[in-house]
Amino acid sequence: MNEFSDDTLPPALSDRLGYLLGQAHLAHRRRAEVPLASLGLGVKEFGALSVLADEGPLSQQRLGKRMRVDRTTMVAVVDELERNGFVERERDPDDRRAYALRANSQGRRVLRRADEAARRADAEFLAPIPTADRRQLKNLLRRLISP
Amino acid sequence: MNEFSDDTLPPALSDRLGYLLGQAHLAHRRRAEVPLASLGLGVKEFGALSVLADEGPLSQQRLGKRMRVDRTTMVAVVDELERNGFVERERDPDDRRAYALRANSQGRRVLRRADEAARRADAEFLAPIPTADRRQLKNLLRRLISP
DNA sequence: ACTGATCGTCAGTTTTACTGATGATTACTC
DNA sequence: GAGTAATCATCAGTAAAACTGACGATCAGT
Repeated sequence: MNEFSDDTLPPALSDRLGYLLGQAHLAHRRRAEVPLASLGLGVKEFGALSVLADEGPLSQQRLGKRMRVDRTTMVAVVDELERNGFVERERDPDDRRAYALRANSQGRRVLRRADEAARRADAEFLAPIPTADRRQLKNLLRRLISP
Repeated sequence: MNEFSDDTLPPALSDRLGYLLGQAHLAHRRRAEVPLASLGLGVKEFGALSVLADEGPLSQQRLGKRMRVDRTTMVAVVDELERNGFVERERDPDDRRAYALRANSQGRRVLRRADEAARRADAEFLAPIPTADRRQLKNLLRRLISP
């Protein structure tokens, strides 16, 4: 019907940032999802566990705001992390409405492995561009999303 | 509870490509959605219309494969484009199962305006980084998603 | 003519995230 | 101090998006 094969980049979209970001995000996630799942972590759970391990005990809503995830959505995310034994729901002694979520030692152990897996996925995904450009890509993205 | 304000970049995630791409994509889409919607175009419809205007008449599935959108999902996308009078569903004379989708003149007119809107959104989104870096960002993304 | 594949469509399901309400607790106001 | 308003986690219901599997119509190859 025309000269374009099915899986090349449509020229009409190749200069549109939204399309480029969307496809890149999708391609990257496809790579990262499987190895993380084999550790018992979804993408969102991985992110939540990372933040918890790094920023000490956090309430559920605060963790949610930190990740831009809705408060009601965080319930299921933390449920899953707790069910797998990675995170514990203690009560915040200074505000007994809120939890003091904390990554336990098993959570930290799995997080180290997940980090490796994520870095491997990043490396595979970034393979087409030179090392210096990889660092710069991250820098540019960071600056674009910094508030 | 700790020293982090709610809307700064979590350090634990700031080196994770998946997170950076996801947040960038989200932030960009928030900017682009509103102006496109005021022209009667969703993000996906905008993309489909762009490809159709650029790559001549296409069948629905071929358009779908081109955009990595499922065949059943394309039905609604083209429905919407047709309902707004931007695209016409002719039959492909060489294969009467398939459509020959074609952007009509109104579709092309609206596409020009949508393109401007999208470029404005891109520019706003890219404002935090220098001009040369903007071009490079697009180049890097293109190379990462090229098959 | 016959078989198997493909095109667009639809009904139904799954996934995902949200709104709005709840009980428990806290902070504020007087 | 008592009463009111706000906040925390949760849940039920809802909305949006994309998929599965089926369908009739059409095509390609035998």
